[in-house]
Amino acid sequence: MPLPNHTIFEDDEKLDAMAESARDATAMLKALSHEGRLMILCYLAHGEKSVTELEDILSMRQSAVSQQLARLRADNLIEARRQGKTIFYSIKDERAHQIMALVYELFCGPDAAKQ
Amino acid sequence: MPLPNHTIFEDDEKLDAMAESARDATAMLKALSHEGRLMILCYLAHGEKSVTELEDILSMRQSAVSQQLARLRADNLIEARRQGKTIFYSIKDERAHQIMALVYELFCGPDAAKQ
DNA sequence: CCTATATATTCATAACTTCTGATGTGTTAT
DNA sequence: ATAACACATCAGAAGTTATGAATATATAGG
Repeated sequence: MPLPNHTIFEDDEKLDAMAESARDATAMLKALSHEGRLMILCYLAHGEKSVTELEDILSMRQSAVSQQLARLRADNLIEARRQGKTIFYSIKDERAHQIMALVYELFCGPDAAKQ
Repeated sequence: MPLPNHTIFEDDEKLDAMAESARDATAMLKALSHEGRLMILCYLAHGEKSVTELEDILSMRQSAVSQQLARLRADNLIEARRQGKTIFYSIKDERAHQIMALVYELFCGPDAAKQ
């Protein structure tokens, strides 16, 4: 599945496309570039979780979890569903989902090479 | 190629692996989370480039480019080769390469959905 | 209405990043 | 030896992001 280096992009014109999209792409990457947020998304990838659940699992303070969720919400990566007093979050952005799956494969998978 | 949401991770035990690797993973993601660095890597994905070339292409000041290269070097994502006065950089970390390829596909590819 | 619980927001502060301009280092040519 | 070039590093200012404590809102139950 890993492609040989020289065929990742098909031709040089595509670099322009990247330049145009670099802002969006880095916005997404920044959202994932935080240990807490990455773990939150990792758990949400398994299905809905409430704030309290995340709080417990990650042993983060309530306000910290809520703040990171607010950030991910602002970036449109997750969505909230209220049920009574508790609010359940889930992943909404398929791109985030795919990047996480790759990151998981590369850093936690069977041949997660520490290069 | 995109997997359905619920099969991205095979079982819950793997979450622990993620927790352990989250630090490494976020380090890598942070390295990519910068418009300039992402573009540098994008160009390097096509083959070696000198500092001056990058400077021109990206219209960044020399010291800024050099500093970002130093950072990527410190993170072991790229390597340098001197030839006379000029230094050529290239990508060294296959994981970075793969993440960039996916990011490219998601944000610049044919069906780069703006969700 | 009052209380408890779950979550969100605000604010101040601390910590980190990135940029610029200046200076330093290594290499080539004269 | 010196000048010119390519690149690296430093020091500080400016901007950004994270964190904790306190406070606010929303809901459910008595």
